[in-house]
Amino acid sequence: MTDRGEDILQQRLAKLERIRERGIDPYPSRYCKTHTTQQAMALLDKDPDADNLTVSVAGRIIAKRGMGKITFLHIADSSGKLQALLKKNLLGEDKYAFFKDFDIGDFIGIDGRLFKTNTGETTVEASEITMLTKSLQPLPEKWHGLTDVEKRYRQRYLDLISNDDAQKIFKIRSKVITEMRRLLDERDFIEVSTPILNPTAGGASAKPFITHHNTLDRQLYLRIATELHLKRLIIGGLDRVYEIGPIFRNEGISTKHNPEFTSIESYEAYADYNDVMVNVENMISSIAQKVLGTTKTTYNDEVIDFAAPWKRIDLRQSLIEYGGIDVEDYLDTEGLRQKMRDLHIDVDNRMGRGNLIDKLLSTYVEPNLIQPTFLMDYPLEMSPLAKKKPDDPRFVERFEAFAGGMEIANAFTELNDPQDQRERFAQQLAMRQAGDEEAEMPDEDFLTALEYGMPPTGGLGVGIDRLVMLLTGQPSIREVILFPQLKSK
RNA sequence: GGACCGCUAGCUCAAUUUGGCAGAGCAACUGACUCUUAAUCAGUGUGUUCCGGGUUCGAGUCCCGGGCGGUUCACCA
Repeated sequence: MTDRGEDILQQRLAKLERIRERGIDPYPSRYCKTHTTQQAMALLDKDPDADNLTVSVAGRIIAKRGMGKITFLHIADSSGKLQALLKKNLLGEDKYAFFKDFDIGDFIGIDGRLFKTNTGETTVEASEITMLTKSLQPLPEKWHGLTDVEKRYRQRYLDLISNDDAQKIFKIRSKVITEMRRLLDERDFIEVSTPILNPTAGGASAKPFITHHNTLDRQLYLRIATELHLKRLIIGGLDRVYEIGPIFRNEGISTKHNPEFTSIESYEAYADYNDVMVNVENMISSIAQKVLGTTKTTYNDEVIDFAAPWKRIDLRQSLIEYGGIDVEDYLDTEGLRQKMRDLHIDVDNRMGRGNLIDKLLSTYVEPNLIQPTFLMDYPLEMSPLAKKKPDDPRFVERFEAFAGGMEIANAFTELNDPQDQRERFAQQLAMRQAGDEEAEMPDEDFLTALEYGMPPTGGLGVGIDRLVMLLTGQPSIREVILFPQLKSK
């Protein structure tokens, strides 16, 4: 009870009581505002000579400067902030005294006339003030804001109140998704929703979350991709589909990984991965242009330019260029493994050729792909759902897009030969039985669907969180997810 | 999972090196102040120093164990 936080709470409760004693409801249901703070600001800018512009604005008190018979305030809403001036001689003795019980953090409504102060700041001179919501907890410090990272994530609302950048990031995130939808809708894609709870978790190599449905008494997996359902829709004759939504992977947490993240996957019939590549570079550069006003962004002190066309590099060539290794010189898996050991790369005996090559990529190539780059033509073993290259069946028509050293997109010409798909599932099952927990689970129902016939199709997946990291210059995925996964308190 | 760093008032941080009364700014409270904007000025109060043990006359500080967070490595399309 002697705790100071308790004291502040007690003081606020006393103020609340005094407000109620005046017969005033400190939590009224609504308030009729005529303008946002930004609109009010613009009103006077448009007509600087007007001295009779009256507005009703509402927001949270974020600063208070009392000077005896007058008080300056700043109130904030999601459009911005506006200064207010309260004068004792205008409001009257009683109302001005009433304001003593208002604190930083309270929501208030202000009616009044707009004018410019001596310093030129647009200000509303209050003729009436209304308590809209009494706040009982003190806000974070006004100058430094809230910097404690844990608190920022656990109490994101405080972060959003006190750090302008936090709001900015999530507004950009929203615009990125809106713009992505608009561009796809414009091209006659339709947006769909497919199940999150599934009897098998397919479409990617990742460990799933497992849950249980009581009534069905059945084990279900949270989806690790939307791929297999979206392809069923292509089979069903919806030629252009996409889905934006959460994906769940039961894997490590890092600055680039959150157990739940947002992906967009799109599938387009009669297209191949070359068509998809063009669409990706066009889509992302348009989004950057629309959302940031430029195709350039700064990430880790490097300027990244998303303007199309992006660099394209063959996977084998990339390893020659950045790692000095031609995997064609090591056609035998054991030989490649030995070569990698010689290079002091940590390899494990269970890793197949695909995994070994993947490891080489993440060691030598990916960190160097700062400017947007398509890495093309992946080894077959790494890509059980992608179509083989006609001229070299050891590789598939697949690309991943990288920027800032991070993978942001993955796409391929979809495998639509049901017999080939069945063999690939069998290979994956063998890898699974050999201890690879992330190998694809066979999906008999999907195979049946493929047997009905899927047209040639180009598919795409983009990690929206990572794209937003790049566009907002954030080094951690937690900065672009409102409520990132944390250890339990 | 490993390594490193951190956790002190509602918030931002000192005090830890060398164990010796736990401190400042903001926020809050009282008062002054009619153009301030990190308002200013005078005054007031504020603590489970993340938790639990241990060493010591004495621990925020040293030791052991635990929790949480950050970074990084491992892992991870």
